[in-house]
Amino acid sequence: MTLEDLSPVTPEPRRAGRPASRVLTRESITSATLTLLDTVGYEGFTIAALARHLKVAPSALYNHVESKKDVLIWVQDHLMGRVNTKAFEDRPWDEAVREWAWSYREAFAAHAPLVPVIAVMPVGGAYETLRMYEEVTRGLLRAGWPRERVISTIVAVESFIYGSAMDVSAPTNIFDPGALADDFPLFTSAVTSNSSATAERSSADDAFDVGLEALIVGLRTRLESLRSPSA
Amino acid sequence: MTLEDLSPVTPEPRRAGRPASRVLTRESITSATLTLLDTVGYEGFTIAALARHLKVAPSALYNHVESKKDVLIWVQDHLMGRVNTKAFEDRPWDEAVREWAWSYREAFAAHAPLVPVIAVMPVGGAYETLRMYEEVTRGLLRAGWPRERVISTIVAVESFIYGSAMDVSAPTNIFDPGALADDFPLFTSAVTSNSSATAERSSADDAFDVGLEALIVGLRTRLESLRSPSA
DNA sequence: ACCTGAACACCGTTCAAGT
DNA sequence: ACCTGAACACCGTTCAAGT
Repeated sequence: MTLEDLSPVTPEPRRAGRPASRVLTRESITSATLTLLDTVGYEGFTIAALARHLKVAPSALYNHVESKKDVLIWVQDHLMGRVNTKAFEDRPWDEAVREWAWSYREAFAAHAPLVPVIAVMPVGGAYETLRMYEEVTRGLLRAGWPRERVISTIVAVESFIYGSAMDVSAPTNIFDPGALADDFPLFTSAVTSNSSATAERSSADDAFDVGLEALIVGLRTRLESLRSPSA
Repeated sequence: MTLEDLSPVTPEPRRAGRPASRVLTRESITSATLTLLDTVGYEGFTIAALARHLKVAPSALYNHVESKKDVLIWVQDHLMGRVNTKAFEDRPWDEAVREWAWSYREAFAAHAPLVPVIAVMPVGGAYETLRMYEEVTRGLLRAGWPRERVISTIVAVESFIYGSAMDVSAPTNIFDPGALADDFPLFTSAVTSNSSATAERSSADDAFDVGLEALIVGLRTRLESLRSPSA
């Protein structure tokens, strides 16, 4: 018995050729990516690092995805599963939109670099994404929204959510005018007042609340006028 | 006289060492980047390509910027100069917000990949950006918005604008459910109805209009309640 | 101070070879 | 079908040398 047998710090490396059972699946790749992103963030997310995490050669991943972007699409659809649509089942539509929007922003606040990807990604084949849209649509229709106005309403609120999700990861002092403060006095004093006004909650949460409530009020007005075209 | 003298297709390459007069400036780099982006897009925007455009070696750029990102920050601040804030000078605040928001989205619609950069970039030192915020702040204050509520109002509308700017570059058929259509019938029929409803203008313009008008209605309500705290 | 040219570390991706 | 390992084209960035 050799010393190596007692202390196998590095397990047997897999030899070339098709393994007896598949090593990678969509689930294992997605899950490893989430762990990796949590550890090293989006700038540290490389195919090499992901492969190391999964204990395979980098090229092995290309039997499952066509490009690195495909991995991000899987992650994105997975995160859509965390978006809460259940209030659309039995609550008033405005209350449901509020719950949906907060959970949607929450799901992607830690994944801001994904937002530009989601925003332009076709939903075809993305199961969780489509399931989410189906529930929102169901709720809006039940509340009396005209079928042909549902998509523009969803996109409007979604655009606000995407922008807000990116705003969450902005630095706290993003609006500090620095050396140019004297040139822009009104803005500078507004920034100072804002900091004291939002001492308790985060500034991003405050802006999200303001915008979401305004959107809901405005959409309520719109729904009323759509239902009584006489006005 | 040789043939080369008659047909100098490739001009004298600059030899190493500091040139008599500076070759690169912030303006020339920004301008060349805009041209380049217009030609090859963001995925074709590389330091090598930019250097080729400016007829310098790639390393020459690093005498002027610390990283590629710095170039994008220059472009971003430049584009802020295209945002129209003049209605804040003499028009009602809601009308001014409308004009501002449309021009803001327009300025960045062709630069969607810049949006995630702007959203988290500190404004300190960005002159055009600060100037824009100063004008918006001035208009909101003049209309009676409380100083400590100005920033959250701006951020709320801006988040919507950022999300909408990304939405502009989404493919037209982004919501096509594809093979999964039968599993999500309500959403599928909403998508179909939307296409016919927005036949004239683009679907993105329609959603932007819906969201912006809703936001303005909601913010108007908010301003009224802020000014009469009795209610 | 501000350019060139060579070099570096790393990246996503391809592909032949293997089972 | 699905791994490994070697190779490729390209990328942003650094740095010594030059004026």
